[in-house]
Amino acid sequence: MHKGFVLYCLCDVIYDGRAYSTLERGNYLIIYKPDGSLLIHGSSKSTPRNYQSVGSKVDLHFKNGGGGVLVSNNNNETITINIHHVIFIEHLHKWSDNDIIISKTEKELSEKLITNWSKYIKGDFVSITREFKTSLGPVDIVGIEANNTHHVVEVKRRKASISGCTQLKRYIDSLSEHVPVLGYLASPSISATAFEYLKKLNFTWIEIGFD
Amino acid sequence: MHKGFVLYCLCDVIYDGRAYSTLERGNYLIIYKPDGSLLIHGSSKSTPRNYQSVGSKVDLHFKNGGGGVLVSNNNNETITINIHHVIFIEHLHKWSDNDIIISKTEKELSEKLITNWSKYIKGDFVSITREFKTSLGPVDIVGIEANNTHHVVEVKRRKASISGCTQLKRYIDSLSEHVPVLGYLASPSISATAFEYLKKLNFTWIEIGFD
DNA sequence: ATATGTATCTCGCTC
DNA sequence: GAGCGAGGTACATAT
Repeated sequence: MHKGFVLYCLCDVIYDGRAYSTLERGNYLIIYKPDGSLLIHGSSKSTPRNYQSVGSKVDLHFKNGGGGVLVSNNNNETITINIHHVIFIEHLHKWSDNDIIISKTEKELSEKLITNWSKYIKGDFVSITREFKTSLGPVDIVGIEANNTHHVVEVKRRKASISGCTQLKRYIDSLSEHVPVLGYLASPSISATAFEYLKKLNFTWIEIGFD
Repeated sequence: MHKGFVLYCLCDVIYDGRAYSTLERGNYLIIYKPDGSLLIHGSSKSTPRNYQSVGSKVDLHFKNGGGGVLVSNNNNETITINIHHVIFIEHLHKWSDNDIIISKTEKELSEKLITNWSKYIKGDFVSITREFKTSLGPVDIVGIEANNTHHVVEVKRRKASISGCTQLKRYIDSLSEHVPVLGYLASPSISATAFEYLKKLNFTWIEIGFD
């Protein structure tokens, strides 16, 4: 199947793979993209009822009488759509493939923190590194002082929650075996419980946002 | 706007809200649902280029000459679609709103572990509780022995990674202040680094899957 | 409304 | 390909 299409039809759906699900007979909107993506949308919610990711193989087969079957296969994931009645099908010619250009990301926030480092963290720094590698994963930013103290910063672009503290603690645990460390969580805001936990761990919260 | 529709058109898109993004002029598929969901799909990937969640207010306005503007507003999130040329628009009548019925979820795995508890964990248990509350969030399962030892189990329905270990450690840290604890991570499989970290933390991996 | 975790997460990046 | 984390995550649930 070369071109994408959008199909509105009366159908029911069975999915089997990582999980198993059924969708009872009804009118659903089905979108197929040339890269193999398949989406089945109901009349509410922005996430599809069923879906298949890039790379799936689709076989659409119409029978005499208006019905048909669409089978999508991707590794061990299968979606079977029993089509009872086609309401419309439109093929999508010259469908564009551009990506959005986005800003206000976590990366931007990290860069802002590094650019204005001395405004947020005091010390005699020898280096400041983004995506600093540890044995338990990369840290957003690590600043190293002349006395080898590592200032470890986890950056969140949204309100920080308890899982952000946990993530920071993991990096600190990894590094503190070898070097002196200080921990920071940088975000526009932070939940009350996360802030309590952070204090308990002797880490510092840095307030930073997009102006 | 009462009914949903699917619109294929030449347009460009600007989003402003939590982040900011632009999508250059091209042919995109736009889906609008009666609950306010709005999706803008390009010809690849299963996720939309831009979207608006449930509850947004849409204003679609066509001009003489075939062009138009669609503006979607939701709290402080705005999508503006400049429509240069409509290729087709279809309104979706009697669009179904059923949910899928799903199985093979994490909840099912937890229930399987509880049902066959003695096959996985040895001890003289007084209680086994799902969604056991701690000060740092609920644990999937906690089994308590007569001697008050708490067996703390974090369940993952897929291959466990290092973040699952971190999550378990947080619960253990919370409970170990008050009671003796033992930690377990239960999943169908586990990554090598996660397994190493788990051993280091003196926790136990339980292999459990969907038959 | 806030907080927390799951997801058939998806996607991108690094090793 | 595996592993890890971001995401305008969305979504359900509990408080």
